[in-house]
Amino acid sequence: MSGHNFKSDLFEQFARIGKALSSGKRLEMLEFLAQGERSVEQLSNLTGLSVANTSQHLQQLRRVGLVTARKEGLYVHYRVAGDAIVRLVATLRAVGEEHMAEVDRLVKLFLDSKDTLEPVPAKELWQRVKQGLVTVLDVRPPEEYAQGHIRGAINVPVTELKKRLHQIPADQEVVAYCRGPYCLLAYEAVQVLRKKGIKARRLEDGYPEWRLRGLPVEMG
Amino acid sequence: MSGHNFKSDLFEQFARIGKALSSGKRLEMLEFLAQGERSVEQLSNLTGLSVANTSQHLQQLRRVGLVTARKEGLYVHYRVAGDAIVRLVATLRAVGEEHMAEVDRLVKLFLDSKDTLEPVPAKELWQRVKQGLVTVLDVRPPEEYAQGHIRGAINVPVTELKKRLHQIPADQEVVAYCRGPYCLLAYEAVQVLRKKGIKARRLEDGYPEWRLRGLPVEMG
DNA sequence: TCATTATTCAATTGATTACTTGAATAGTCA
DNA sequence: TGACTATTCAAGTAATCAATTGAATAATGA
Repeated sequence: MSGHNFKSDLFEQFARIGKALSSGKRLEMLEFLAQGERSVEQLSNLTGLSVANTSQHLQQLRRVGLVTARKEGLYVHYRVAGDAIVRLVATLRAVGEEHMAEVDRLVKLFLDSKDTLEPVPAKELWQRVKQGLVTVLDVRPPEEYAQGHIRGAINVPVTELKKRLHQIPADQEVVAYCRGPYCLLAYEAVQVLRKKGIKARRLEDGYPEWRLRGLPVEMG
Repeated sequence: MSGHNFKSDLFEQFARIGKALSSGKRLEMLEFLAQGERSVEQLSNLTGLSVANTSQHLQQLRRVGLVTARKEGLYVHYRVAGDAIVRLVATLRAVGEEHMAEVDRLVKLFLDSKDTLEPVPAKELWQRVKQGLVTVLDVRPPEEYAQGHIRGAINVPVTELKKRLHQIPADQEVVAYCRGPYCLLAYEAVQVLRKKGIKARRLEDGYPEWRLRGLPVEMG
């Protein structure tokens, strides 16, 4: 047993995953991909990176098995390779929130609202959905909604919210959600809704976390 | 709300943690620190790195809040900053096992024994400990045992196992454990014990994972 | 006080990294 | 077939990183 080499070889492998997670852009990509699959060009638009650069980042993620690619016609669709990866990124966020002063500073600076908007925990939301007490509002783009959303949620992208307010039942509370705890779409939606006099809160975190908890989802 | 900058700033912060995890040496250090606190010199010996280099790696971990330092006399003792970090590293390992072919190859190559040594799951072990059916053997160095071990475990470092076989009850099964799923000490211990005709298996993973599950531990 | 020890700092080396640019590949559609 | 498109590849630049070396700090004990 040349045990010492085994262990360091193995840890060197795990370190490759760390390296893949060592870029903010790649973490952003993983958040988008956690919503469903996306082509290189779509991700390039979402992240604001050049197509070539986006492609290279995706290949780094693919080399360590975090994402897989599927070619269909001209397009290559990338997706996260499994739930374990979404869980890993969530754990990374949790550690950052708990232990990095700079994260705390940023969150307090931008999401002071985090206090005032009273996020709804996932379990509480599902209780109230089952009782028909609440409208669940998915404010992500329709491509993401189509690939999976909270069961019973209606989709009104935040960009169209003002025009489509009539689609939202005015008689009960609305809970908005989007991609995750640091996606701002749900924050904006809540603000818009409240200005119109609709009682609104946001889900504590986003669709991927909901799904990971095993709560009910639906597609299409 | 200059939301776009907020999100990329935040993800850039999380990426710093990824970067801290992007070195095999640092992951190894975190595994050692998950057993309890250690001085720079001790870690330098354990990892085989120079003291200066060890110090710099530790500072990288500290800068992102993964470890904390405590000065006592001449020595600086480092420790992991919280359970969330141990959980993060465990999740990283899980993703590696699940998605990296190279990890699979290494594990199959070196731990073929993984099949033959029939690891005991933590819950099963605790059931049998409560019934007094099994001897739990901690084969880590005594400094680590002293800082926390499975309740009721006896400590015989694997290096002294052959000399101290008489301390191990011969009439019941022994379950050995060490630092974690890829620590080889428990494997060696099981081999030694079996050669002496003692029925032995190893715990599926190590002390930090046991503690994280909320199973009973004791110190001193 | 001085010698000793554990740790950190600073400067240097060579190796990676992110991103850009422009060309190459592979699939589609007329 | 040829024009077009999405993606990938290859080469180059500037920036960042790991590890080594030797000096600097800070705490101890004679």
